[in-house]
Order: sequence, then structure tokens, then C-alpha cells
Amino acid sequence: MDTRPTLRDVAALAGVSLKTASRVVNGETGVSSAKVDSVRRAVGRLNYRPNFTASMLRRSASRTAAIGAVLEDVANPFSSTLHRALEDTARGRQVMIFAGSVDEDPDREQALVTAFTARQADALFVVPASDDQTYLAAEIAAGTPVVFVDRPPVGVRADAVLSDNTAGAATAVRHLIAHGHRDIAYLGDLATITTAEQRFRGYREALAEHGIRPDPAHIVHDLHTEDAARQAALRLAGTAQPPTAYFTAQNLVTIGTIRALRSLGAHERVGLVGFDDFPLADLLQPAVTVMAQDPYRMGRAAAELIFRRLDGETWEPTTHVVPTVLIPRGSGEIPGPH
Amino acid sequence: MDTRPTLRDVAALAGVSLKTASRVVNGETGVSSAKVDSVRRAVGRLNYRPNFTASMLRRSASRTAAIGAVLEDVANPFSSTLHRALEDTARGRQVMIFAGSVDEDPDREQALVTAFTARQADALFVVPASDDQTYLAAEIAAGTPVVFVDRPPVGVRADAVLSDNTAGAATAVRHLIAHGHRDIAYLGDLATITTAEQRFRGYREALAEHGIRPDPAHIVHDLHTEDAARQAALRLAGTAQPPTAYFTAQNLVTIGTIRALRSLGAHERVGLVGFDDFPLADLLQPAVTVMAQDPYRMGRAAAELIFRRLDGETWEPTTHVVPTVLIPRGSGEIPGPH
DNA sequence: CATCGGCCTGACAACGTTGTCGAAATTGGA
DNA sequence: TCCAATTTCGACAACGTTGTCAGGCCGATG
Repeated sequence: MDTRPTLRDVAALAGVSLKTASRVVNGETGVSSAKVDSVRRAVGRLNYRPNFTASMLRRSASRTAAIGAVLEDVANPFSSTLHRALEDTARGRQVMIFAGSVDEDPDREQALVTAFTARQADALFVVPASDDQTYLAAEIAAGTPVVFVDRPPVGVRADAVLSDNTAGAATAVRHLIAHGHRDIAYLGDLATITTAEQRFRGYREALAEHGIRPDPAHIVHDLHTEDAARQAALRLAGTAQPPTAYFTAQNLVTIGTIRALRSLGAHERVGLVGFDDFPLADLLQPAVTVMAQDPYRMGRAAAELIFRRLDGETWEPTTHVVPTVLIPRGSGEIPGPH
Repeated sequence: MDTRPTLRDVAALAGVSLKTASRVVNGETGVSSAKVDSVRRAVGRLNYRPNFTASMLRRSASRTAAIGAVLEDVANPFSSTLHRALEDTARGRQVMIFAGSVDEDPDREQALVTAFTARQADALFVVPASDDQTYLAAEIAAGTPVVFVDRPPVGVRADAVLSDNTAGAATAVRHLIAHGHRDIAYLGDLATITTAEQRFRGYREALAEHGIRPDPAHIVHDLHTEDAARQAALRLAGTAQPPTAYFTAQNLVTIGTIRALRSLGAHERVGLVGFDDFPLADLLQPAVTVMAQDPYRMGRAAAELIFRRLDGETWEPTTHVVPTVLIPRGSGEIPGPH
């Protein structure tokens, strides 16, 4: 009742040897049809299911048909779209996905990777949170495909699939400048995150191109929740010289900022471009202009790199950049004073 | 290079027996500190990681510390919140989550369950898509904890965590009636899904209480995508006698309906209550009144049932109902003609 | 000096499965 | 009838790990 039947039980019930039962279960040829039948019956009677892990252990050095996905937060739309893309690619190959959330905690990143490798995951799909992945060097050297997604690896050479953060951010900010804004605030995620840093760089570059020196008081980093962003935006908008436009460098930050502007009744007056699209952005009033990433395409690309490596292809680690695209919807086209 | 070091390699390098190496790796007592050191060094040199599956196999009948989650769609906010709740509960116990999307495909449900049990998942967290789970009977009888979430099991007795669909739907519809509506349309998901059926029942019950006979032309089932819902709503709203209010029984249906009403400019005139909350519902114009489920709480409750069973507690299968709550935000308070 | 008890250590078997290989059973042909 | 070729079958070992158990070593005790 508490222990599952093994192949030994099946063989005993069918009156054949262990090996013959194994042959039937694996559909090998060279078994008389009488024995095939009796084994099949025994399998049905006992509701036998092969122990996949034991099987993989024996077929040794082979695959567990499982991939570990180290994500930022499985419940965040960006992460879950990556997850879904990976799953869709894996589905045709009968590969299962282990998924876990890191929540920007470096220790948790390593704990998850360790848990996945201890379970012999065939490959790793990693959105890194820490600033050092040297701990993965041995794993990569041992031949496990590892793909970094959204953020590049540090300390190891491995495939990566990234968004064009710097250029995308610059495009967003140029768009606001083109609509007459000069005093453009930057609200961004934790400065430790590479993508946040790159987007900030794009922001500065675009301003510099036009000889604009940003007001340091209008630059806020380390906003990791919607509410932190809301409060920061409230603070900025409440000053005597509020910014005429906002570049919000992450989707939760964008939403928090919108809430703040709404509550002040300023949402129809100030410009806003967000980095990363989000559901219903087009239904808000005004609709939100964004630099859209394409997380599904990123996930798909990363999954393909993984499977090509699993299929035995080899190449020098490459970085694949997925372009971002500006989607003008209204909030970014509100004119500024210039 | 291609094969990972085993404990045998560690033992050889450290000049000790396999068993002694095992003892060191597992932190057992009774090993001289000299040997502990040399084994530790060998582990470091080879970057040895224990093979968790082999270890679990040997410790036999024991746990793999992995739970399989059969979800509707990992990228859907409802599913991903369930996933996250499960993960949060599992995290403290070092248990990993296998997750997969079913997409309402009954075959896929069974394929996922089979994949998870073949990998010796300790327990299953299932949002069922099919109308028959008898195939799980043997697994449950064998003692594997299985919890059904959002939809009840059919053909087997097992724990379930459900939303209060019928009562919630009735409350939503009564709310519209109280605001003066009589001609209330029902737009719902696939009629094969139990939750859709229950919500439809709640809709009819609430109308019946007030002696209202719904117009059959204003009842549309089987809307499984946002766009299908949008088109259905466009059709209804374009007739000579359009409904004065809508009860939309699922979040994508709600959003599709909102898009349709917007495009007709009717969104400020007709009543709307959606079942299941969604992000930014409060920022739309008008803000959307919903019957909110609490997927995080549902996932948490289901996870707790799983872990209590894994801890050895036993009880007769129970059904846990998580209440839904009406959140009036505007769209449901638009007055009707009565 | 012989004996005892405690501490370390390693040989062996086993978890559930499959690859190898040789033995047994069957078939066909002369 | 007999031999060889073929088919079918099962004993055994192995995958990487850990539980069991017996043996070796040590100092302490009588």
C-alpha cells in the first residue's frame, strides 16, 4: 500500500524473469507474444509505473529529461512568459521543467542551481541575480548547457540571451526629448541589476546627445516594488520643479509611477515611457507608451540554444540580443514645454 | 570532462574507501579529522556534487523532495500565483517544484501526471482539465498526496481546494440587479470546465431569485480567449436590444468584453462585474468591479494539505472552500434602467 | 600480559533498472 | 534423426549511493 510496485513484482506476477519484464515494458523485440501478454496483464494489475530515476541511473551518463529554470519570480509576467516559452520548446521533447524563484537573492540563486544540479538537470536556464557565477564554471566545463537570460553571466563564459537594454532605453528617452521634454526623471530598479544599470546608461546617453544634464534629484534607483516606485514618484511630482516626463525602467516601476501620477491628477499632463510592456497598458488613460521587450522570444531563443547543445552541437559561447521596440500609445506623446 | 565525478573518484583521490567518503559528504560522525580533511579537499578539487537521484534511490521508499504541479498555464496570472504560493510553502522544506501547463487538454493533463509520477514526485498539485481522474486512483491509494485545486476531482476521492464559484457568481449578479439591471448577459469560459458551469449556475440562481428569465441570446459559453470574448461582446452589444449589464465569468473574458465595450464607446453606460480579479483592474476607466478569488491563499492551502500528508497526518479527503469577495470599483455600480 | 570496550574503517549488499552475454529452446534443413 | 542457425530467455553485473556489519586498532583495565 505504501510502496509502489517494482519491475520485480511485475516479473514475479507474470512468472518471467526481471529482464524479460524489462524488455516488455521497454517495447524491445525478441519476447514471445505469450509472455508479452502476461507481463502486460501484470503491469495493468499492479498499476506498475517504471521508476524513471532508477532507469536513468542505469542508462548512466545519459539524460534525466529535466531542465532547471532559475527565474526572478514565477508569478511575474516577464518571468512566467520566459517559463512558458521554455516549456513550449521542451514539450515536444518530453522534457520537464523545474522552476524556482530567486527574488533577487544571490544565495537563493546558488541554492536553486545546486538543487537542480544535484537532481541531475540536463541543462540550466538562468536569470541571474548575483554578480558572480563562477560557481557554475565546473558545471559548464562538465558539459551541462547553461544559458543566461535577460542578464549576462559574470565570471564564466556561457550563452546568453539579452534584451537590447541600453539602446532601448536611449530610444525611449529620445522619444520623450523629441516630444519637447528636457527634464526627464529616471526611476529604476535595484542598481545592482545589470539590466537596470544598462537602462540607466541608455538614459544618460540619450540626454547627453542633446546636451541635457539631468537633475540628480530626479534620478531614483533601487525601486524594487510597485509601492516603492509610487512613493518615489509622489515625492518627485510634489516638488516645486517637478519633471515634465518620466522614464520608468521596469514594469512594476511604471505601474507604481502611474498610480502616483493618477493620485495627483497629473497623468494627462506629464510624459511617460516605460521599459517592458505589461498587460492592459493599452487600456489605461492615457494608454502607456513602452519600450517592449519580447520575453517569449527571449525564452524561445534560450531554449533553442539549450536544445542545440543537448543535441551535441558545439560552439563558442555567444550572446544573442533580442531587440526592443517602441510602442507609442499616448503617454509618451504628451508634449513637453520645448 | 563529459562525465561528472562520482563518490568513487573522490574516495580514490582522497585515498579512502567509498563508504568513508560517503560519511564525510553526509556529515556523519566517526571519521578521523585527517580523513575528513582529505575527503573535503578531494571534493573541492573534483567539484564533486552528490547524485541526488542515486542517493534517493538507495534511501529507497523515501522522498525525492520534488512536487509536481499540473497547472492550466504557467503564464496565466491565476496559475502563476498558485505556483508561487506552492513554491513559497515548499521553499522552507527544500522541496523543488516541477511545473507544467495543461492548456485545457485532457491528454496533456494525464501526460504531465505520468511524467511527474515516473520521476517519483512526492506529491501532486493538480488543476484538472479533464472530466475524469480515475487514472489517479492507484497513485492516491499508494499514498501519494494529491490535491486538486480550483476544480474538484471526478472519479477519485482526494483533497480539493476550491473557490466558492456558485455563491460568488450569484453575489456578483445580485449586485448588478441591485443596481437596477434586469437584462444581464452571461459570458463564460468553456462549458466543460466545472468552474464555468458553477459560475453559470450562480448566475441563473441569482436571476431566478428575482424572477428574471434571462434572454438566451444574451448567454454565451465557450469563450476561451480574450479575442473570442471580445467578438462575442461586440455581437451582443450591437443588437437592437443589447444587455444593460454583463457578468463575465473569467478574467480573460472580462478583459475581452471591456475591449469590446470600449470600442463601441459603451463602457461608461453598461454595468460589468467580472469573476476573478486581475492586475490594473482598478486603474481602468471605469475601474472594474470584480468577484475576487484569492489564488495565493488557495495555493497556500493546497500546499499545506500536501505537506501535512507528507508529514504523516491522515484524514478523510476534504474539500476546502476559499471564499470570494466582491470588490466594487465602479463598473458594477453603473445604474441600470430599473 | 591478556582482555575488554570503544572508535574508525571498509567490504558487501541493496535500491530499481538495463546492458551483456551465454544458455536454452525452437526451427529448419539435410 | 541430427546439426546448425535462430530465436527467446535469464543470470549477472553495473549505475551512484547508503545501510549493515564485521574487523582492526587503540588505550585502559585487571
